[in-house]
Amino acid sequence: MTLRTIAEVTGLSLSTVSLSLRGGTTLKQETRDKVAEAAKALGYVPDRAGVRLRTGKTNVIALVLDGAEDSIDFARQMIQGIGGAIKETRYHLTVIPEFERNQSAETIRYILDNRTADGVIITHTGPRDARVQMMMDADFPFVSHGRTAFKTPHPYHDFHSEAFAAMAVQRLAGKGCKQVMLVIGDDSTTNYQNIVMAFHEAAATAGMDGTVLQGTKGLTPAEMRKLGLDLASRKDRPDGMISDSEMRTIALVGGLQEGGVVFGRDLHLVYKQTSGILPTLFPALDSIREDVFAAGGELTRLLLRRIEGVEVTDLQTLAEPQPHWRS
Amino acid sequence: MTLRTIAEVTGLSLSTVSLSLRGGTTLKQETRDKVAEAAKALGYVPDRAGVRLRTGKTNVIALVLDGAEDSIDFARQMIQGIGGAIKETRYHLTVIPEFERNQSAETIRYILDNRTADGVIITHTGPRDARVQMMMDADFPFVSHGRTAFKTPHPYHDFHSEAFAAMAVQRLAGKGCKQVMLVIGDDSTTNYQNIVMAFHEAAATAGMDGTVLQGTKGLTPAEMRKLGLDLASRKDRPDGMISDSEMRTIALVGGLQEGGVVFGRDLHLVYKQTSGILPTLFPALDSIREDVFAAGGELTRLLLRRIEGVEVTDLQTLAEPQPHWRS
DNA sequence: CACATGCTTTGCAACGTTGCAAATTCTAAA
DNA sequence: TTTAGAATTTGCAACGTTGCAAAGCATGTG
Repeated sequence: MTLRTIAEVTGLSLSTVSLSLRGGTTLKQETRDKVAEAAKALGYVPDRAGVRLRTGKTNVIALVLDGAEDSIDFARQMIQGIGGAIKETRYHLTVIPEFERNQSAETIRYILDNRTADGVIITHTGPRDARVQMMMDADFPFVSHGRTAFKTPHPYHDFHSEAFAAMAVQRLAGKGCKQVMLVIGDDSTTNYQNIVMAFHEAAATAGMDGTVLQGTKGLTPAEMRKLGLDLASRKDRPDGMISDSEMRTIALVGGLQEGGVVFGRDLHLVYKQTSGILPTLFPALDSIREDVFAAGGELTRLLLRRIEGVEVTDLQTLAEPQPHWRS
Repeated sequence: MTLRTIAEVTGLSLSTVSLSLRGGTTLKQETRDKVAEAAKALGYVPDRAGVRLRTGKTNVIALVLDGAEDSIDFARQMIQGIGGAIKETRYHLTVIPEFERNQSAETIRYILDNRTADGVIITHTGPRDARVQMMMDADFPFVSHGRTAFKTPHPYHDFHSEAFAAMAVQRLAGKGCKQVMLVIGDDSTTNYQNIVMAFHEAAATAGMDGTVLQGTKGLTPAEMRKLGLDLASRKDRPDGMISDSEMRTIALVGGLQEGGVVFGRDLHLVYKQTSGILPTLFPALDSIREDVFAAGGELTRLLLRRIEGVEVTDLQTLAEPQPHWRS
């Protein structure tokens, strides 16, 4: 089934058929109908290789998939979200798994050099993310899950981390907490900075003592659990905690509980949640949700609009945190 | 950077350069060296659209990603596994998220009709999987994560579910259990059948009373938790349980514990684990691991060999379950 | 009836690659 | 020095698509 087939069937020329299928307005309505009809009857779908060769358009968007496992089920939801948004479009999704963060520049370089996609979605964005820099320099369409510190604007969709931190602190304040601790992991992301900043600000505003538990980035779940256990027996243990990673939350809660801490009595916790697993697991704990599925969809819509040439400044959105307070 | 560039630089013809790059043995060694050198210097990479148009080869493999969330982190690990295996090859990975199982035939039909990939990986395979049937009929390269009941052989890589069930039952027998219950979900997969069968067999051999908890497929985590809670207070409650889904395990354990059940005393449990989260969460519980990352790699290797024309019967492998016994 | 005019349609080239048939160059025997 | 035969290289067409310049075709005007 090629254009030629349709041309033969309709008795029109290749050019006419091609033009018609792309909605050539100079064509007679009758002709356009005839072509459309034949195309439908034959189930014609343009050959991607032909289009790509001729136009340079790949009709592909690429997702650079970070290997982080902090957010449970992140990959699946992100991909499903993207999938939902490209359904009914002619775009395909290629996924490029990233094994090490420091290789990610190579990945982008490859895409840029070989024009292997029309646009890229990246996640776990850093304040001065090298990938963002590269793609901005090349004027290549992309969108980041996460903001950056660059002065030049670029498309992004981000979880409103500052709102998350503020919300969590206020919730803890409402529970009567005096001393709150923020447990946070990946310090290479902008997200990290935003949360820490907003946390301190909110804690100060609420008149609470706020500390940040640093250096949890490379910890294994077992080590994290141990950390929770140790924390349980410390006399200066905080009475409120905020955790932004599901993996860490699971381990931490496990350790704290093993150490005898009873949540809701000795300690209040608010964690960031993306997967639906933790609420099942800890039905009594407060959480704030980021909808990764929705994020995938939004990122895709932004990217497609960017590819179509929409102004960058119109392509920056934030997702509001969704609190799930228990009791 | 196209073949033409290299041709101009080396002073050779397009044909010669093309031939040389594909290792034409009729060429003079000197010529081949010259071309190889120029190609490297210029960083030449064949244009995918050109190759695809001319040869029909897409150099793409497609993963049909099932929406199931039973196995936590399944998607990420599978994709990373595939990614590891296609690294250093010229293959790209496109992911096609599946929203509803009954649409999956359409997905395959689309790939088949439009030759949008050179091979397909499917997961959550059923005994008479329509997708498998279609691809076999079309003689299209694919590999399934999971076996089928078809008489015609096809490439697959599968978790050895029978061994899993037997292993789990034996472990429970060793713990002195008399009455074992299998909690299992997705009854549309071959896996389901295999586990149930092997479970009954192993239970009979061990002289235990074995029951299967059916109909847990569509249950929400909350309902599953409730089920665990109810089970906890039943007088005919089993003293050994086997669970094959992480999501279900989490909910079930939560419910049982809430109902006062103490694992290791009132009840022994062996669950199937793929993600590393559950061991963190339940450090005292026995589990048996399926390495999804490795499965992704193996599936890919099988598929690539299939694409290269290797005999189907040489492309069927099983992964041995990895027991993680505690205490 | 010749001829602008505007409306439709079409031929051609090109995108980068490969495979084949044919051309060119080389080697060594006559 | 020829020349058969082998060794090496090359021109050409085709894969499916699109954009442009140009051609064809009615229609109405002088």
